[in-house]
Amino acid sequence: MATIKDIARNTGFSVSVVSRALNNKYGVKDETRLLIENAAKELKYYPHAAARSLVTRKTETIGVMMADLSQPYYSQIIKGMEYSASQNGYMLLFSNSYESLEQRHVVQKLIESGRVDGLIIIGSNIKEKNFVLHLLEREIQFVLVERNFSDPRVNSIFVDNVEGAFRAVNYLIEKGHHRIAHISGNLDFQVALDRLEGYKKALQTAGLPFIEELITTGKFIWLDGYLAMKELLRYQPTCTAVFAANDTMAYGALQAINEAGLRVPADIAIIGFDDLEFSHLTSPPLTTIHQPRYEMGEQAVQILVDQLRATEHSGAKQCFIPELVIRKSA
Amino acid sequence: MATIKDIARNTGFSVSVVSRALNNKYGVKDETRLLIENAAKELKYYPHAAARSLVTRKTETIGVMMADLSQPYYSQIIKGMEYSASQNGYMLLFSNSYESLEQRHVVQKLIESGRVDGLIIIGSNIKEKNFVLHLLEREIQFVLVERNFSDPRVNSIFVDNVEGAFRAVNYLIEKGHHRIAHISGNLDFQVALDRLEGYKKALQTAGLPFIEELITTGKFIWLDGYLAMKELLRYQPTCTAVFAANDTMAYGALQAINEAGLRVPADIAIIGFDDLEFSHLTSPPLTTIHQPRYEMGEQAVQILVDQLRATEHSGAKQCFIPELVIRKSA
DNA sequence: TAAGCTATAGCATACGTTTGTGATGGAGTA
DNA sequence: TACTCCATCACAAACGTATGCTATAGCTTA
Repeated sequence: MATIKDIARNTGFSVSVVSRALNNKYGVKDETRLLIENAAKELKYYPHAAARSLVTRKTETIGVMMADLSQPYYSQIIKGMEYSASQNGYMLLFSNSYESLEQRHVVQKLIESGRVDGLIIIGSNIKEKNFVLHLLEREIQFVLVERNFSDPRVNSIFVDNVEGAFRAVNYLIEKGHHRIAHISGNLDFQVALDRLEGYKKALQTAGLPFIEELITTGKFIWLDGYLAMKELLRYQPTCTAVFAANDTMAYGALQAINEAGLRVPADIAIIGFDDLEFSHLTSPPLTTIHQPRYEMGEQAVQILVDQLRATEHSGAKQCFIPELVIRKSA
Repeated sequence: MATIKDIARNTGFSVSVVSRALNNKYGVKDETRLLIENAAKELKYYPHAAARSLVTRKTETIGVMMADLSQPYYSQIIKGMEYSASQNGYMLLFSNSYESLEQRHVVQKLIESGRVDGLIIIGSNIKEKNFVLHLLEREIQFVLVERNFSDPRVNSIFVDNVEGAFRAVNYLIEKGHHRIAHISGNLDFQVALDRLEGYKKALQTAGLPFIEELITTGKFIWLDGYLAMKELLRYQPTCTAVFAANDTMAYGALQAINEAGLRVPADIAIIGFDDLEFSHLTSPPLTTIHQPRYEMGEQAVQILVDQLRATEHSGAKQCFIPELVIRKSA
């Protein structure tokens, strides 16, 4: 592999001139710059990333920490990050097995060893407030995705879950439903609490009563949606509509309704949350709340890159408003 | 951040001793090694990756090139790679926007700049044989996933698609079906050709005739499965079973069958290929051919790591046998 | 006791790049 | 002519680590 030294030898200039020429710095004649660029092309020269980052203290790489890279929910976020990263000349380094390792261990591996310039942390499963404070204290650049962290110094990107849930339930109310059930998510998570709150708010705004029995709780997984729906169907008089806290549970509910011999949306309408790719494909196609996941990924990288390039750092908060996607299930 | 020099100063030893101590090399007394290790812990020392890789010429990082990281099909492969990588002390660097860039451009960015030690290339969309030969010529370490490349020097990991298709169709035959349709994939791809071949082979083995009209072709996407099924339903007498070349098209076919007022599997049985996560969730749950994607990802990393550590390089071929997963659609 | 050996530690160099500073020449000005 | 000034380039140090070679001390052996 050709180094900058080879170019220097070939062109007769010194190493420093070559470096400045290739980096478009001042102090090198246009003619020699051209000569050097040609020689670089000729020799198929590519700057050695490690050598460069050793002196510049930059890696042009962003570390991404997330619980489970394989969940379909994250795919669009990743795509958005990839796009924005490549636009900005950055690469993405995904943390290995974030689940099994201590968070701090991952941070060490990525940050302390100088492999990445900053961090994007995705997922509300990051419960420990201390961890975030630890990052702040160490002056590590990072942005939180899918989580609103109140400290003004931290960058966070999230969706207005209250508003999303409100829109979902409000749509059902507009369609004439009075008895609307809610399959909520794990209430240890802010996401679930917010969506429950939006649900309540919509009922209240419409002057409908909040009925305790119409609330069941799952852990965002298919089986819980299925079981929750079965339970709801036992309760009489039953609901005419269901708002599930995410699409995956909505799929489960759909299945339970089908098995009960009822039809969607004729007998029971259902709305999910997330707008997964598969939600087109359920029968009937699922009406749901769309989260702009691609844009969230894009923004996460953009904010981080801006911050890495800036001199002073101010926490940026970006709140997206989720939108109702009307399909056939409600 | 503490460097090796700080440890040297603190302990009174020279830099070289510290380096050797921390890397468990010979020639340092146990007592001083302990002293040094303690000092390292005290100072929260982490070796600077760039500095190290500048001299060792290793990055402990593997580059991953794939068409679209967000396709659900790939998620398990990624998970498998992640696991194996972390077990081996390697990290994964995903190539940015592989779609939009020239392959060679990506390789340059990853390999020539010394960011990664080797490459994993996933997806059969990599048509250019020349590209692979180019990698060989440059003596770049890589492994192909989802593709069998005949050259004995290249590592490749793939599934026996002929066998998988054979098993699927054979199962349908065992169930008493005689008129079995096939929704094939894009025949420019080896995968599609192989699955078609397996289909034919099963018919032949059972002594059933090959009926041209029962073959339709799609491009592995939902809509094509849907349209293909509509077309198949127009043909009379119609089929009693369908083997789709992948799950996504099977989903489409499922939808078309539903819309036609027919039932699965009572009126028409259907089998897919891939065993995507969602295939549990269709109604009825999709019988399909399982590809050991997680294991394939694991193996890809393992083979590459072995090769990176070895001195001589021999191409490894690993063929997985896909298995039938019986659910409710056939 | 002297020579030789071994274990341990230090010295110096190298990896490839960036960048501050100094040197050189020619053009411009008085 | 003599001076300044600027454009262009070279020199050298630095980033943090690994490693071949050398030096030293203590020990063994003859």
